[in-house]
Amino acid sequence: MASERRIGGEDSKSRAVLLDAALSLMLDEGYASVTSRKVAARAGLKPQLVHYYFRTMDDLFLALLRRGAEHNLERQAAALASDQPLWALWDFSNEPAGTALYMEFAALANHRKAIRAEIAAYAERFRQQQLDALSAVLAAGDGNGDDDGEELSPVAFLVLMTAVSRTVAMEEGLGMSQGHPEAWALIERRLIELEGPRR
Amino acid sequence: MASERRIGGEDSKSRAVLLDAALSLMLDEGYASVTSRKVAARAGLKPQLVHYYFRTMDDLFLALLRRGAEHNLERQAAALASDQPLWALWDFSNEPAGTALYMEFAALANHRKAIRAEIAAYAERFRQQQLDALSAVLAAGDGNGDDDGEELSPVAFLVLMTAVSRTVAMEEGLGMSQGHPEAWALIERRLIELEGPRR
DNA sequence: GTCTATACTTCGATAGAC
DNA sequence: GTCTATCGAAGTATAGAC
Repeated sequence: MASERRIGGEDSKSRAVLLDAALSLMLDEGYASVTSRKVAARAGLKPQLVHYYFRTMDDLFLALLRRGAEHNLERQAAALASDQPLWALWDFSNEPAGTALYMEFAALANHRKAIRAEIAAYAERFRQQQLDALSAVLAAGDGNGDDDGEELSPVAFLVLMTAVSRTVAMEEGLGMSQGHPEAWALIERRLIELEGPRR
Repeated sequence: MASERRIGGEDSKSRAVLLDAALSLMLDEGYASVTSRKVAARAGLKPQLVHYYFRTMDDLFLALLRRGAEHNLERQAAALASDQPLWALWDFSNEPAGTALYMEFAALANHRKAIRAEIAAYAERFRQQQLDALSAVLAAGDGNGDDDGEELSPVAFLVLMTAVSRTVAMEEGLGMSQGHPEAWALIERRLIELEGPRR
């Protein structure tokens, strides 16, 4: 009884349009505004199509998460493969839309248990990808100096980069700016030490 | 016509019970679960009472924000007045419930414009209170050393503390832990430099 | 100060025709 | 693949009795 329902194909154009609409709604008004009716309206389609392609709203959120995460894992990999991986990663982390989306999904995870596990798994993959690349960089360009290997481990620096870019993005969304340039400069000084000035 | 409606007094017991229910709902299930029906159910009262005391849900969120923020401004002030203000501030920032609540309100601000301004104003007050205390500490215990006055300004350190505690709390909520001890240790090393070991 | 009754809106979801 | 029609549940909010 449960599985007789039809479901739309993954390569349908309308399906993609619905996902795009959901994405922009989420960024503009937050996840709570991502309802079948509003998504359909923004997509120029009928609300029932949302359920045809995704069955439940949880399915829609999961599809949106997966599409975005996979895409961004590729983008992050490309950044980490550039000639200045850390600078590229820093720029990547500082995309405002990326942080905003992450925050929405993190808030969503609070009351959509089905989605929480998926977000956590992707977050681990992003961090692991970063860590692998950073270790490679440090292994290659090592022996250049002072005793700060103890002072700032690779993982700690990674957490710091993430923490600063997210916090700054968030606070700036609230109109705050105190201390941001200073914290920013702190990270970038370290980037210069590790990878030289930005080219 | 708009203002004839009655409204409940601020010192009513039911009002406080409703706010408590809203708070725990927000922490347990996220802001989207804070509806008049659910709040009333958790408080053991009728849904209509929510509207009697707060008129609109926006009013309820504002009341909740103000009550919590005022309370925590006092708690932060007390921490900053202790004999190890920075360590006390660090402990205060690392209360998991505080961070979780802040994140929920920040997400809420995304699509409740009336609330955004209020959150921003409070966030500025918290930061300013911290900054004043930190400046005092640095002015008092100065001249102790190296050239790192340029390396890590007071505001930058403040942003760093906030960023790390929030990010760690958030990621731990997702079950992540990689790099957290290292980032933590980084902050605490600095705290020791500034204020000596924790007593 | 609290309750009943109620209006109206939006939501998620399904059945079945085209 | 898309439409009409339709449900029942949940949401915000108000009026008025007690």
